[in-house]
Formats: sequence, structure tokens, C-alpha cells
Amino acid sequence: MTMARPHRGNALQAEPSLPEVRRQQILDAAEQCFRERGFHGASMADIARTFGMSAGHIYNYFDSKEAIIAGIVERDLADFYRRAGELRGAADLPRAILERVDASVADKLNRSKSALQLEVLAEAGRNPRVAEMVQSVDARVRTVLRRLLQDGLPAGTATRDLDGRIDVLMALFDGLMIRALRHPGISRQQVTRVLRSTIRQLLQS
Amino acid sequence: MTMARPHRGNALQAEPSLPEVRRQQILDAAEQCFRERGFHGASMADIARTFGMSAGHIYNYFDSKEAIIAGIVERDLADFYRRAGELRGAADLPRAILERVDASVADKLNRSKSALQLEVLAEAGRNPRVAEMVQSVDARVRTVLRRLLQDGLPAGTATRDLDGRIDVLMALFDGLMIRALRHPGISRQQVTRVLRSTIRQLLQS
Amino acid sequence: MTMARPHRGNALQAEPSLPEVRRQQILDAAEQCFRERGFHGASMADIARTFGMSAGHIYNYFDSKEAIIAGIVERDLADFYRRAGELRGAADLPRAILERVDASVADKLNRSKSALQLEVLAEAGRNPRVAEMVQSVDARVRTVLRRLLQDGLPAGTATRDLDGRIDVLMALFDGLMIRALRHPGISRQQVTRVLRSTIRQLLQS
Amino acid sequence: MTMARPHRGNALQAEPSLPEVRRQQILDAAEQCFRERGFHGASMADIARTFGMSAGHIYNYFDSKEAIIAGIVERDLADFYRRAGELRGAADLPRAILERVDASVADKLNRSKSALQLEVLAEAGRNPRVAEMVQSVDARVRTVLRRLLQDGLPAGTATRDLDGRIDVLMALFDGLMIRALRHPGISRQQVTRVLRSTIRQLLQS
DNA sequence: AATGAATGAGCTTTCATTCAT
DNA sequence: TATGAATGAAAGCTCATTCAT
Repeated sequence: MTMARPHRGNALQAEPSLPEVRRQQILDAAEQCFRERGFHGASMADIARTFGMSAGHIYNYFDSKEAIIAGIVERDLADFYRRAGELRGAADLPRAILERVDASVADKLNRSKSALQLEVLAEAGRNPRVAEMVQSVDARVRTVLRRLLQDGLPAGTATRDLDGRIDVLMALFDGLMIRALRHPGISRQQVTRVLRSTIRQLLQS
Repeated sequence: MTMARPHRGNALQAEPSLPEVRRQQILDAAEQCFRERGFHGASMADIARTFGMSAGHIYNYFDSKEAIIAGIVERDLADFYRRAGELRGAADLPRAILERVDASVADKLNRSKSALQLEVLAEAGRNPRVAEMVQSVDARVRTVLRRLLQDGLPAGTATRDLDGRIDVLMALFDGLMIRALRHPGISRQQVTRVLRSTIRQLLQS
Repeated sequence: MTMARPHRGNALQAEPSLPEVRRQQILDAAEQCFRERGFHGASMADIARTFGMSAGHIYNYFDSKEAIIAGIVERDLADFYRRAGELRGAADLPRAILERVDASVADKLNRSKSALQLEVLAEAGRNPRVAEMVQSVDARVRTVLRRLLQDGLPAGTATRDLDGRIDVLMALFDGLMIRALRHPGISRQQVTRVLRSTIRQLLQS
Repeated sequence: MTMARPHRGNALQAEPSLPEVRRQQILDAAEQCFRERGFHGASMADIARTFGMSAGHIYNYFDSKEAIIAGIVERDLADFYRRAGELRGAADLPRAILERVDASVADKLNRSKSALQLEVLAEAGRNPRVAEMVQSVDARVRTVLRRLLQDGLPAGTATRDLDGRIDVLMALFDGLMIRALRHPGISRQQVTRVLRSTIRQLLQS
């Protein structure tokens, strides 16, 4: 992949070069297609058609269909970093987290987003390169969370089994994505209420 | 085909008929293949080869590849019923549940089983017929759990948001399947400890 | 095909042996299936199922699917002989023929019978063995018609181009089978009227 | 692919575009294959091989094998329109028709063309979509013929049972296609002579 | 006489990918 | 940069046919 990095490094927010724009367009289109039809169900032609490019041209930006998944996973990581940054430096961390439960639940119960995530996870289950990506992203996320909790929780609470708590916390949200698929009629309000009290206990006991 | 003929007369536990044996063989082979290569990555020929049958012959037992998934999902349900049956009538339900957390965690952290489940869920995310199967099985599972909890919990506890609690409880275990993939180094012991206290709170607060 | 001829040649109408009964059952079932789904569209399993026999067993009576077509063509010939026999010895042949136009038209406009005939003819177009059958049957039919007309028409009429007249006469009825498919709304009455006058001219001018 | 590029500027009679050329090539190849092996006997690979294209590529020009039949039927219709156009405006219509009988008979007695037609008709006998095509084309042909006869015949003749006459007329030619298969030794001259007098009577009585 | 388990070839169709232009 | 013609390898599925029982 000998892709020229955006040169013309002008001032603040270098306007993205055409190649970079194209890459993002392709990722957007691919996300949409994978969501709707799955990784194997979406053809390169589908992706190309979604934003009016020829299928062949995609290969000037990504080496293969699989390389597109890699790009999608990377973009997700950036998203998480942004949201974690918001928590950093919160005066009352548990409270800040609990306030965000509602939005997080809504996010995880979004079926089309979840379908895409499951798609990627399933692919990770058998494709070592995708697995490696997914695991490396998760490791970075855990590192951020661990530091956040170590610094932000009232001294003394919840330090025992901290890694276990983090995994269970993440399992709760990861699990909601599955619930969204298995139980589409799930009550967001009830789940939010129960989850809030579960998380409070998880962080403070 | 040196298959021991049913001896006829073996009263209880009638040996399964050849067709039934074949169906189970196919499901076993398909589970293995789907795990290794995914639903779309595994061809009918792969499945057939796995236990030495011709691909065409599979169609004498299953109408389509999709029908094989249905068979797999059904078998899982039967499994759940069996385990739920063990809880039924337990003198102290919360205790009985907590005692089983260890085994359940181990089960969910089994990466190859999880990969298969995710595979099915991903397929459900885009294939309406599979979605319908998965949801109908989940509904039956929730019904069993609800009845179990209503009957088995000490009077007065945990009746508020009962459906929400059930969903969160299931999210915890569903989520562990994802954790197994995203964080292969996860500590089973820590997770079990944390989970036990989380579940206790979920059932008794 | 070492098929035992019905032995036990008892008196008048020897009751058909079981093998002969089976052959006829198979031909009946095949006719029905070919009519409904075409020669290639009907599977041996379909034919077998139609009268509750196993597909494999058909091969004890017919060497192949193609041999079944041969059987069907043969049976048709017998039919024609029977009807031609009715004309033989008619006092006024042209009149006898004209009286039968109505029934013949109705017969040829029967779409399902026609579909089967076309099926066989199409097969004859590419399968030399079937072509040979069809042509040999047609030759016998023409021989019968020619003798009938030579003996039965008033002396002097219609002897010029007799073979041509026969071919055109047959073309008229053969053509009706095609009309039935191409123009399902065709008016049987109008066609019968027109045809009667056309045939009268054909036989008597 | 040494295909002369369209020279651009060749005002009238623009050379057909590559896609159009390809479509015609495919139709040609399909006609030949269907003729030789029948609609079901000819595989897409056969058709592709006939003019050196890969099977998959055909799908860039036709949606399905069935769509190829549609293309063939359409081409035939265009042919008929062209020939009917020649009759239009003839000073003496019956005479113009009779003059063309010879050529038409020759055309219908062409066994390989007939085999293809029968093939399509047989398919129409069982495939509703093909039936619909064939019937719609026939309806358009009848409309043209009807208008031609209404305008072109001497006032007063042959208006009774006009539709019936048209159907019988068409049956005559359709029937010749079958005669070509059933009686390969048919005498073209005799048939032409007889047919001419039959048609004269059909149009003028 | 009859079954049905089993095979293997073949079918239509889809698609990632390449490449001349 | 971009197109779209073209390929070739699969895939799911069907079926005539065989054969042990």
C-alpha cells in the first residue's frame, strides 16, 4: 500500500488530500453495505455503487476487501478515544459515567450498528489478522479505562479485581449489542435503570 | 458403512434411526466448519467432506444451508432447557444460580463456541429468517427464566424491573462471549468473582 | 430390456402381467409430469412420487429417462391407429372427416396435451433417436391416410399432389397445437368453421 | 479483441456500441446452442464457449438464461415486422401474399430454425414468463395481419370469421415447422402448390 | 419386487480481482 | 484518476443413476 500521505501540510487542519477523501468515502460506503448485507453479502460492486465509483477503482485505495474491514476497525478506535477523553478529568468520575449510561445503552441497542460489530467479531473469530486488530484495539481501550478508574475513583474503592471489573463492565455493554439482536423488543428504560444500579455497585463496592 | 445395526429389543433408549444419526452428523460437521470458516466461508462440500459424505446427500436431510443453522440453533435451545431444568425446584434458587456461575463463565469464555454463536448472530443481523429463529429461541429462554425467578426468589425481592434484570443478566453472559474474542487473556477467576457479586445484587436488591 | 412378455396367455384379453401394469403406470405418471413440467423439468423422483413408487425402482422397467419418452411416443401411435380405423369403410369419407373436425380441433387446442407433444418434438429436434421414432410414427400415419383417401374419395378428385395435400392437412392440425400455446384466447368455433371449409376444398378441389 | 473502433462521424447507420455487439453475439450463440441441445441442454458455459467469452460475463448483458430467450423472441418479432412492412401498401394484397408463399414455406421447412422455435414453444408450455412473451408477440403479429387484411382485401371478401381465418393461416405456417420435423422428406414443391390454393381460398371465399 | 441411501457430475449464478484504455 | 470489460473460481443446489439390502 504505497499511499502518499497528505502532503501540502498546510497550517491547522490540513484539508484532506483527494486520496484520503476517497479512502473515507469507501469506508463510509462499506460500513453502510456491511451493515445492511454483511461482510460476505456485500459485493465490491455494491460498495462502489453506493457512492458512484467503479468497483475496480476501489483497488487503488485498498488492497482487498479484507483491508477495508481493517480500516473500519481503526476508525472505531478513534471514536472511543474521543469519548474516553471526555471522561478524563471529570470531577466525579462515577457520576460522570452513570450520566452517560443512558446514551451508551441507546448506542448499543442500535441494531444496525450492532450488526456491523458482530460482523467484525465473527470475522475475527476465524481470521487471525482481523482478530489481531480487534484485540489490539480492545487492549488500548482497557488501558484507558484502567487509568481512568485508578485515577478517578475515590481512594480505596474498587481496586480489588480491577481488571475483572473492567471486563465485566465491558461485557455488559458488549452484551447489550447481542441483546439488541436477540430481543428486539427490549425495554431501554428498564435496562437503563437496572444497568445504572449494577454499574454503581460495580464501581463502588 | 460398518454401522452397528440397532439390535432391536434394546428397550429403553432406542438407538436413533439412521436418518437421525445422519442429521446429527451433519450438524456436528457444520458446527465445526462454521466455527472455523464462518457461515459463508464454509461450503456444503466442506461440511460434507468433514465426515465423508457427498455434498448432494446433505440435501436429503436438510433443505438448505440455512436449515442447518436452524438445526444448530434448535440444538442449543434443547441444551438450555436441560440446564434450566436443573435449577427448577432448587431449594435456594439464588444460591443454585451462583453455584453455576463458574461453569457458565467457563462455557462462555470458550472461544470456539463463542465464535460459532457470533457467527449465527451476525447472520441474524442480515438474514431475516435466521433473525426470526434466534429471536424466537431467546423469547422461550426468557419465558423460562422469568418463571424460574418469579417462583424461586424469596418473596418480595427483585420483582421491580424483572424483565430488565433478566435482560441485563443475559447481557452479562452474552457479553462474555464477546470478551472472549476481544480479550483472550481475560482472567476467568477475577471475572467469576466479580460476576458473582454482580449477579447477587441483580437478583436480590 | 429383458422384459418377460405376459405369459399365461389366457383366452381373449390376457390380463396384463404386473410388469406390464407397472410400465403403464410409469408412462401415465411420466406423461402427467412431462406435461406439467417438461421433459427436463420433471425429475425421476417426481415421476416416481406421482404414483408412489421409489425412483430407483423405475430403472427395473425403463433403462433411462429417455426410454420413457420412447414409450410415450409408441402409445400415441396406437391411439392414432384406433381413430383411423373408425374412418376406414365410411360410406362418405369426406363427410365422415368433416364430422370429426370439431372433435379434432378441440383435441388439438387442449393446451396441456399440446405442450407434451411440443416437448417431444423439441426433443426430436436434437435427439436423433427420438427424431427417428417421431418420423417413423409419422410415416405410418401418412401411409394410413393416403390409403384411406385413395380408396375413399370419389373417383377423380384430389389425386393430384396427394402427398402435398396430406402434409398440408396434417400441418393444419399440427399447427393448431402451436396456436393453442401462442393464442390461448383463440375462438374454437370460428376456427372450426374456417377449417371445415378449408378441408373441404383440400379434399375436393 | 481486434474490433474496428467506430470511426465516429459515420453519420447514418451508426456502428453499434460494444455492448450492443455483445448482446447480438450472445443471442447468436444462444440460438445455435439451443438449436443443437435445447434450452435446458445448453449450458451458459456452452453458449459462452461458442464465441469465446467467459460464462460469467454473459451476466453483464443478460440477467438470466431466461432473459436470453426473451431476447431471441424479440428479435423474431422484429423480423416479422420487417416482412409485414413489405406487404403494406401492396397494390394487390392477395397476389403479394401468394407470391411470398414459396419463400415462407422454405423458411418454415428449415429444420434447424424450426427446432429452435419448437424449443421456445415447449418452454412456453411450462414456464409462464416465457408463455407470456410468446403470447404477447403473437398478439402483436395478429394485430398487424388483421389490419393488413382489413385494408388490403377487395371490399367485401373474407370479413366473416376474420380472426378465425388469421388463426388458420398462421396454423398452416406454424404447422409446417412441425411437418419439417416429423416428415423430413416432405416435398416443398407440392406443399407450396397446395398451400397456394388453400390460402387463395382462405382469403377470397 | 422394492426401497432409499448415496454419489458425482453438472447446472446457473455471483464475485473478487485484473487490466487495457 | 477512473472506467468497465473480462475472467475464473467458486458456491449452492438438483438429479439421473447405482446398488446393498
